[in-house]
Amino acid sequence: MAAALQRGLQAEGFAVDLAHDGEEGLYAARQGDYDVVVLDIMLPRLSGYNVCKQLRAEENWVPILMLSAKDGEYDMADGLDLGADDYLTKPFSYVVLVARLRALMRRDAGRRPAVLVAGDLSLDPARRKVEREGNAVELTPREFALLEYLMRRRDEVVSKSEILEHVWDTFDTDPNVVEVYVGYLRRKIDAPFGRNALQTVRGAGYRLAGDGG
Amino acid sequence: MAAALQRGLQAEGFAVDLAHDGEEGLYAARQGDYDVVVLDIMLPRLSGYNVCKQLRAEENWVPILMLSAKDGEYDMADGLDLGADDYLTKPFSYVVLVARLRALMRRDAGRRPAVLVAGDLSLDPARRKVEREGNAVELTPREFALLEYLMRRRDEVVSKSEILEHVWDTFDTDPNVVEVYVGYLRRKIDAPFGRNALQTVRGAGYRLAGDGG
DNA sequence: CAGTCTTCTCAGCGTCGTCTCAGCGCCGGA
DNA sequence: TCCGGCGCTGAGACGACGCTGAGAAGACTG
Repeated sequence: MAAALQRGLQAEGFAVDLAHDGEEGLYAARQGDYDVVVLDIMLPRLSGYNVCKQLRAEENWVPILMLSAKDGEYDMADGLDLGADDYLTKPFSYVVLVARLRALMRRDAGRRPAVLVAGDLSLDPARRKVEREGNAVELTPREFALLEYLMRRRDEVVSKSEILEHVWDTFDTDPNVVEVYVGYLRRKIDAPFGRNALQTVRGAGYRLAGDGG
Repeated sequence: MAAALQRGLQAEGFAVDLAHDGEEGLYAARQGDYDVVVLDIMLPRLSGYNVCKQLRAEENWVPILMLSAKDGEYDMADGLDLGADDYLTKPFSYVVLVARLRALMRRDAGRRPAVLVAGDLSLDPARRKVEREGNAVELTPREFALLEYLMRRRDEVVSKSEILEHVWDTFDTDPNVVEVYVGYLRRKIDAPFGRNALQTVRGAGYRLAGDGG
């Protein structure tokens, strides 16, 4: 059934990764930046319940749609209380499944506008373009990834280890590399415009000012 | 039925506002900062479909759970495509309704970590920002950690050894360092505003007044 | 294969935060 | 009223933190 779903969803234009048991699925959900997870309760090795529970315990809020053969209402309630965002009982209609997936993704898309903005600083992830005061700014891939991450978390203080984990995808690298790249970014998006969007919070990390500095 | 739901949800601890037709509901949803909206499709004056559509058109992303007497699957798909976050068909189980409301609210809460408040003093752990009377206050990491701990235990008397254990992560340090840092904090969040939130309880420890002093 | 761009390391330096210490004042008890 | 202990504070030493320029190594391009 999973393979059939994968084919159907791919035909609709979704990019689909398939995991064959709970542990594989958990691993994939941790790694990939998915728009939505479809999770069957009956899985080998690790049940869907536990995958969901584990992800939420790790503060991973990726939207989850649970599938189950059980149809008692308390099972549904349990699934939702574990942190699933929606629940479908087998046999389910394919049309409903797709509509709910779209709803889950749109919900997230509503919160994540296509172009990230902070004052007069804007970044378009799809087009890989950054502008300040309407002027295009050229960034290297690493600089771009760093700025994108900071802009997605604008106004929050982000620690160097969080940055290393999400932008460099490592955790035991010398944090100095972050300082170096923050320096590069400042010379490109702040200094030429006399601004101060990239703020240092000594002992805590960095914050990108939501108003662009 | 709406009144019955209101009583039931209030019994569960929710604060519930009730609107008797679509226009009234739309007006309320625009004004209030609701955690979630329960929306019946069949409403006098303005249908639930249109309320939902209108809210989304105004970029209002409050979570919406739709209720309907219709049970064709295409209706459900339509509702979700209009921007609702979930959909329930009458007759529905009360248990399921509550579980889904909780899921919708939890989802949103996960994205917005709590802000600690004590009177006109507020501390935002994620943004690492402290404000008094609306003025931003700059704190060093140690000062911030100390204030955060005291605010999490507002109105309690906290001993110096507890503070050392949780803020300094040691137990055999000279407690004088706590006195020093309480002094620093007072100069930043109390003295400039003529307040007294950080109270000394001689022989026992310190208490942060829940009303901000 | 040369030239350029990008990434990352390293060491030096200035600044800021942390903590210690000693003296003093205040509070409560006898 | 005197005394002892508790808490407060200013000064200062020390260390950690973050920034920067220089440059090496690797990747990409024509």
